[in-house]
Amino acid sequence: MAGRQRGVDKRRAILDAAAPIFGTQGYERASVDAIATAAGVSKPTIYSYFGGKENLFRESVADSAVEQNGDALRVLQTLDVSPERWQASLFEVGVKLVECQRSSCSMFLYRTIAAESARDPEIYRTVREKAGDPILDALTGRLAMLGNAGLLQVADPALAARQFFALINAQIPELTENGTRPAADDVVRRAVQAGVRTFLLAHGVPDPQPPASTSVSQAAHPLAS
Amino acid sequence: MAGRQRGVDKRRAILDAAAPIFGTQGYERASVDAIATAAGVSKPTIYSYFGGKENLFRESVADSAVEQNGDALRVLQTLDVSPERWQASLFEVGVKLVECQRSSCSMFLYRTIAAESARDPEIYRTVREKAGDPILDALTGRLAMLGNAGLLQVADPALAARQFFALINAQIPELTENGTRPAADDVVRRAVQAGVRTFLLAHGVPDPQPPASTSVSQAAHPLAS
Amino acid sequence: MAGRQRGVDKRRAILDAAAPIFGTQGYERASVDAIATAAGVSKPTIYSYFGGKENLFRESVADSAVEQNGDALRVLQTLDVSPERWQASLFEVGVKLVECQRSSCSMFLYRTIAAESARDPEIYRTVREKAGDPILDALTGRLAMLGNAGLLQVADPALAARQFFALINAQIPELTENGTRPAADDVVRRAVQAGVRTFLLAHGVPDPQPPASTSVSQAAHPLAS
Amino acid sequence: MAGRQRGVDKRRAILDAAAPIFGTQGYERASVDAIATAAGVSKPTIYSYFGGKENLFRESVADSAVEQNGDALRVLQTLDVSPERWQASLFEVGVKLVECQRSSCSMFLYRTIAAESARDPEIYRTVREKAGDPILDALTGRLAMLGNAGLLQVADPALAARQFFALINAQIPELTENGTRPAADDVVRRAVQAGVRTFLLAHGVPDPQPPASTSVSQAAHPLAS
DNA sequence: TATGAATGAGTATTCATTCAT
DNA sequence: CATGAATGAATACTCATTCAT
Repeated sequence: MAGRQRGVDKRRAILDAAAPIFGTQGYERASVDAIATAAGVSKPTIYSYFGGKENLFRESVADSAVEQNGDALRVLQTLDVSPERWQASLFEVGVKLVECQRSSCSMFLYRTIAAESARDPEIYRTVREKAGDPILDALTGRLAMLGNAGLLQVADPALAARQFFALINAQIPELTENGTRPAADDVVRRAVQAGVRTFLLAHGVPDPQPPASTSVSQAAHPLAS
Repeated sequence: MAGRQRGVDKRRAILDAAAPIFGTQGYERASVDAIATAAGVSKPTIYSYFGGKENLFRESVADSAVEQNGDALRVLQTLDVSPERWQASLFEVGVKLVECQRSSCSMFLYRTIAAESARDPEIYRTVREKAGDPILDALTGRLAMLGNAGLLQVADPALAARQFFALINAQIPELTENGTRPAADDVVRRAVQAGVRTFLLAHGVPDPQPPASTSVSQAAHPLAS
Repeated sequence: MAGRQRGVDKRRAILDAAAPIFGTQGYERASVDAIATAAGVSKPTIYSYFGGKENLFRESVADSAVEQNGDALRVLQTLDVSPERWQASLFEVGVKLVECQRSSCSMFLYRTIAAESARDPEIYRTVREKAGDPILDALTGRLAMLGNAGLLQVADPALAARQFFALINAQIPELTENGTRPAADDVVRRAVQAGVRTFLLAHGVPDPQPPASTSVSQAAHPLAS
Repeated sequence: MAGRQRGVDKRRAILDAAAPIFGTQGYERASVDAIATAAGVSKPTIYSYFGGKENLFRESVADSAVEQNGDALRVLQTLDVSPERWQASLFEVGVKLVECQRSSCSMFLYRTIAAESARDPEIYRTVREKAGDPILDALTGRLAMLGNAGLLQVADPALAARQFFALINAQIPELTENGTRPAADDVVRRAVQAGVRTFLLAHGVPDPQPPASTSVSQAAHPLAS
């Protein structure tokens, strides 16, 4: 009991230590030594749990993906599809999705996929399977409901889901300098709302307005400042 | 003179050799030895021209960025803003932009920025300055012209330009498994056209149609196959 | 009792597992883990029985030595010193001694002594004490009997015993490529008989002949083929 | 010129440092670091010259073999086959051959072959080709000359050569405790002479006597002391 | 200027050994 | 007594970088 408990704890400690190190330094630069130290275990323990650096990396990616998946799914469950609140809720969900994508765990995933999928294409598939597809599927379902309710003109909900993500993220990289610089929350919020607004315009909503009182048009172009 | 000429040649040879190696292997995995061999020079020559690996990397990124910039600008110059052809031309420009983003040189940039900008944020700024901003500015100008001509409802051309790029790329990563797998040209074409169509819908065009006879709606969802 | 019985069993299982692993892989390359797995016990059990790798090794060597000793002594006991049969018997004993030296257990000893005696000279002494000297003494006694019976001119039986072993092994390493390649039994047999024949010639037997009908002179030089 | 010269020097320095370390510690225990330090070069230099530990080992073995070969051939060239001196010369050559086999370089080879040929059978073949066979061939030729001159009854000179080596070495391992202990020169000398004497007795020489005045029979059994 | 040769620093990995259970 | 879990120490190997030529 205790033995197994301890084992589980160490496994978690290693994964928790590995994710930010891999995320900030990349696969090559990240050293097993550094991960072991950060996790408070010795190097051979890592090897006994994960077999090697490559496998530790894959399991770390998969672990981050499921965590990211859970966060995003929880956000999507808050989407209110009632005729009165669905627009305001969609704005809020967009903002929250981007927020949870900007979490360190998620930035780790984003960078990692881009950087290492050339070396190991399996990684992209893993992440899509564990995090990408479930989230897209969930959003696809919600958009289909809105379409069926006649609130949204959505011929292809799966395509719409992908475009929704593309639009809410359209300005994020330049606002955060690709995740290397923190950005003010309200700046990000307005950038996301601009994306949601365009999404709604493209799907038959005449003049969508974000719920809060701040004007979208003023903040839509934050690079100008 | 001959000396300078030869020097220029070597510099170019090194940059030409470095880009694909950095692009496919990443900064850490790429060895200066391999680049020197591929360029047909010796290692100290690289050091005398570029000072070190880090700087060679930066100059390689900047070099790729200007090349990428030139390609995209040439594409944008083909955009026909005449009332009769602007829609079809926008569809074509979208397809061509994605094509030139999928070139190996550009994939190199994309991966590199994602992978290494945490380590060296300067890289992101360099690429945006040399490639990102000029392209966005050029597209912004064209969209403003279409707006002024009353063809497109575009309140914020700079925002519209960013959203245009986001939409035409919305499905590309999953179609190409993040650039690791070749995708059929017509599949990519339809995915891009779906993005352009949404862009036009959001900006006041009632029922935009891609120029070729292939139906967008059928192919808008290529993952289903 | 049961406890002690089980303990003895485990001790034997460990020794039986250790000998071939040490013999084929050498002291350094052999891992305690591999021996524990092969013996069906856990690593700490090995430490509790033998204290450490070095001591396990010594005990394994000593164990193999006594086994080897028993085999060789049994062979020597079959030496017939009767005036009618002693020659044929000596040929047969030579062949059997080489056969039992070529057993895997013995090859292990041979390699081990050569390889590790520089690191731990105690090993050579152990093996000589447990296996070498008893065998030489036994052969010395037999040769002395033959000398006393006037069948063999042997001024120094102890020296003769050593030379007997040297001669029957003279060609074995090259025939078996130092034990790494199996050699046909009859080829080995003729090589050994050539050694016995020279031994007999040196000790006053005019024209010794091996018992079987195969001609020694034809096969004395197997490398020529 | 100088560069190459230096290169040759370093190669030799590495080989000279490697042989005793491999010889005393064995392949596994010998560390590349130790060899580099002993040779006065850095580790990467060893890798650039030899590619890796395994290849350094093979080249070290081959190098020792050719050195050993040269020494032994020089000794064999001193063998006087004249009717007056051939017996005394054969005694002397036997002693000198054992002496050069007891050199550190040769002990290295002997241990190495025994220890590592199971892991890499190529090693045995290399040594036999570079050192064993040439020496045996040279001795075979000399013995054939003695046979043709009617001085020695040698039906099979190649076999005789192998038996000559076996007999002169018959007592050496126990005298030197397998090379781990120095032995007095005159003790070794008498042991070798005992082997030569037996060889001569077996090949038709009635009562061979070693050249020096020391009695062989007294010293033939040094283990008794 | 261009280079072959050399190196110091750093990494993944393995293994004998020891506790806590 | 037997063991799963953990570790400190050690090793082969690589690479960016720099001289001497």
